[in-house]
Amino acid sequence: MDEKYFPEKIEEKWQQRWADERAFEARQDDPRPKFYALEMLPYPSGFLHMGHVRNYAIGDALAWYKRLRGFNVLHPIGWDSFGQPAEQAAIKRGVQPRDWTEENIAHMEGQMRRLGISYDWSRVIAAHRPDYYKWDQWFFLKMLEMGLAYKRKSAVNWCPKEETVLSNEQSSGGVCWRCGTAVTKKEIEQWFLRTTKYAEQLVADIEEIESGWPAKVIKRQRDWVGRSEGAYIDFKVKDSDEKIRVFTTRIDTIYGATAVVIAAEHPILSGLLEESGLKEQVRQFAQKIKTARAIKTEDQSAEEEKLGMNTGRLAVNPFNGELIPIWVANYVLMDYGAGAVMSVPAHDERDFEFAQKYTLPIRQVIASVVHGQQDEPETQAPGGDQSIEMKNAFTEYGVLVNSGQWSGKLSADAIRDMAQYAQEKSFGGGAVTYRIRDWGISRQRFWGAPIPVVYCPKCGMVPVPEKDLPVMLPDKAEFTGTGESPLKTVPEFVNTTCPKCGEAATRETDTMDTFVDSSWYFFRYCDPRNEAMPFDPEIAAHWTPVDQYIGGDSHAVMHLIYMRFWTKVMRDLGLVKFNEPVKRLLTQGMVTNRVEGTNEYKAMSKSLGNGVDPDEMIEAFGADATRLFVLFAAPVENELRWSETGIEGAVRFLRRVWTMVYKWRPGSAGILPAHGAEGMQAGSLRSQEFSDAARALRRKTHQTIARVTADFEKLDLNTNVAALMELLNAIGEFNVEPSTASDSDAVAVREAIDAMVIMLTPFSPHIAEEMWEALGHSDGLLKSAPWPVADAELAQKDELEIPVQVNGKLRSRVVVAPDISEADLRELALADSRVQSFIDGQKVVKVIVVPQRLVNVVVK
RNA sequence: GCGAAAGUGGCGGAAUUGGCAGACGCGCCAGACUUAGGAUCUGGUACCGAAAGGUGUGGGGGUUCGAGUCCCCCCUUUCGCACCA
Repeated sequence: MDEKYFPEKIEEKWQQRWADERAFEARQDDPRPKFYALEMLPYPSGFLHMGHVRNYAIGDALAWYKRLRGFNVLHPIGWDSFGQPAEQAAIKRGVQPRDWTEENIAHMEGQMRRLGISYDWSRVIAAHRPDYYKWDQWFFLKMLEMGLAYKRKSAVNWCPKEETVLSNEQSSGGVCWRCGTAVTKKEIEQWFLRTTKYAEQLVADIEEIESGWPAKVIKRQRDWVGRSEGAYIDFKVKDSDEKIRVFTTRIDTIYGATAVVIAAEHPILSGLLEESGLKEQVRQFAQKIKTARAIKTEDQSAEEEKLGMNTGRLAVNPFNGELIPIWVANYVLMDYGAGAVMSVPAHDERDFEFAQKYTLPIRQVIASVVHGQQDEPETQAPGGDQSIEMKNAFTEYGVLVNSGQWSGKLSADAIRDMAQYAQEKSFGGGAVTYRIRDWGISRQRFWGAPIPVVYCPKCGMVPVPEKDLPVMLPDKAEFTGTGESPLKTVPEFVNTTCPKCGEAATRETDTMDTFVDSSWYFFRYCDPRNEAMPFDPEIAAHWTPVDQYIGGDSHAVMHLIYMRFWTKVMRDLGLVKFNEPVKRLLTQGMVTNRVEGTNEYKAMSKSLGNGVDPDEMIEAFGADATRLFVLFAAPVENELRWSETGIEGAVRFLRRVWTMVYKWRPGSAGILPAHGAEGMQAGSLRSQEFSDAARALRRKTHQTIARVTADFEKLDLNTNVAALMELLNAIGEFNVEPSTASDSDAVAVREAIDAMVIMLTPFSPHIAEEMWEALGHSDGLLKSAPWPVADAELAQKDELEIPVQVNGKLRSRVVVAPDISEADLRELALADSRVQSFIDGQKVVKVIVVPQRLVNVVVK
């Protein structure tokens, strides 16, 4: 250990040492309890950014903490290495996606090693390598067998800028998740995975993870699946055998239905129009809506104006036999519920707005039950079936009125009873719908896992047999940028023979969505070189589920839904035995920086020019300080504002720690007893043998251990760093020089410094290793050092300073023994001269004594 | 528009969950050491006030001996959803 701290001198040394000793490789046969710490699979863009650094700093702090607590830690890393940027690089710069990707991975691995993240480098996986995507294909075949993968022609979400198909999740909000371009529709044959089959489980199993996941992610998961309980009701079409099925959550409002409204895409429409006098007019109108929907406007935030048209046909309300008009409108969506609704203007805001615009009747059938009254000021009590004046739809539950035999029932009862009635009369019944759609995984792209099926003129679609996997991606293709799969341009790939009949056949040229790769990768880490299976179920059972997952909340819907879905499929395949793959999830906040010339902080980005290069930070301040700052500057889930002076503060702290350790280190100039030296262990000395100052230092040491240990469990890393800074300050305030220190003083310092160094390891491991070695622990790396144990007795104060309030205002303090009786504390507080001066001349009404905490004297 | 979360010094943030508001750090101020300092060290730093003391956790009300913390209303910000029947 040198006198001065130069990070560049020690960081490389320890990184080399860790690599040489393969220090962080997890072993299956390790008998200690396991802990699986996982950060989200990174895309190999070429450069690490500060968001990565934050992600890995958090994950590594936890991995180190658990390691020091005696867990057998699995902390792996890999690459989400399929995807569009590689192809774009190919188009723009003529490099091959594979070369571009491998170069990026090599560079980023170097950056990760320079950060000193304690990964198990023996388990690295990469999605673009055949030994990985082979298993994507294997899973696809299994899902095909299970009926979970299927092909259909469908209007897909299409990004016109990137010329690619997007999943629903990727086009959330009507814009491309990557480039923000407005998404349009396009009809093509697509492969889907039946996520809808697991809709109920994706909601119900949330219960198992709710306590370990952030509430906002849980909410978004629920919302995305969009479970909705209600009923189907069939409305007969007058003068026809056809029925229109509608879905409603408010069957109790059905007597208020004044129209049936269907989506423009509804298949029944053209049949209805055959008998309608308004045939052409309505047909054109419906076409207009469909076109408008396909070319969504830029401004997605503006609510579209409701447009509708009467088809001229009538439907029969099965509850009361009433004839109501059938309309087509743009506000009814084909892909939700039944693609048709009963319009109840009095009790639904959308229907209300629609009815007002087209002057449809508005009939109240639900009345408020507030205070036992049946009417609200703005909703007059109904009389007959006339339209009434309402300013707004009344959408709350209430009591049914004007609803025949159902009048007088409460909404909740009516919803149950009317659905049952509909079922008995076979025109409907209770039903549950979900908002989630099947997952479209076809991509017309080169750089993805080929979908392993073959099209034979004779046999049709034939799955590639398992033994022929992987279907290898060719080395090269032509990148035309047309939106057609580049694989179509590779005859050696396309032309094959039918696995069934041996005749000439062609391959599927679509590749899989890259979210497939990231849906199960963390199981592969458990058994990364398995050649017979994606992973051995027994090995995976040892490590999974993931104990702590860490990543950005941009993946709160897509990746986490897919991953949960995939796990359930794997469970049904017998590969895993649980429903949910991740016990605890942490969504870290963004890293932002000031935008040049403004006072605004925005996410670091190339276009804004406010990015910070991790390599430059490592060079200027060291990996340890960079990591420490990132963890100290803000709570992990908050936004992190970059600050150059803040990172300087981190270096300053590390330097002070270094100086302190150097000053007290054993050895030539050393004073401290070597670790464990005879008679020099804290435990061998009685507490009376320590000076007051030494006891105070030991108290701080043990309080800090307790605090840091507790905060690690909550992942409150910023307060942990603060606690270590306080401990350092306390060691500094211990006003004894090494040359004059008594044995007991040295023991107290030794204890404090050892604890500080170990607890610093999760934040700044290189400097910790260097200091640990200098402290005489030549017996090995910190990874096998024991986390210090807090001694509650030593952490206990000798005396307490109890604040005394008069009428809730702090007036004085009394110093007392911790075990003082309530009565004595009360007497002492009342006798205090400052307290006396404040209660002088007034009557003491009450004295509240909170043991060990506070006294409040109430006077009048 | 709907929904959720959050508002604490100049800044990032603490506060054992109803009990001393502002830990720790950044910044700033003063001093020391220095040829020098954008290095290092020491001290100070919520606001008003000379002090005694008073005020203070977005604003207003309430519960309580006691409120940053609990309840009600309002304001602001951030995020999510966007016709989901």
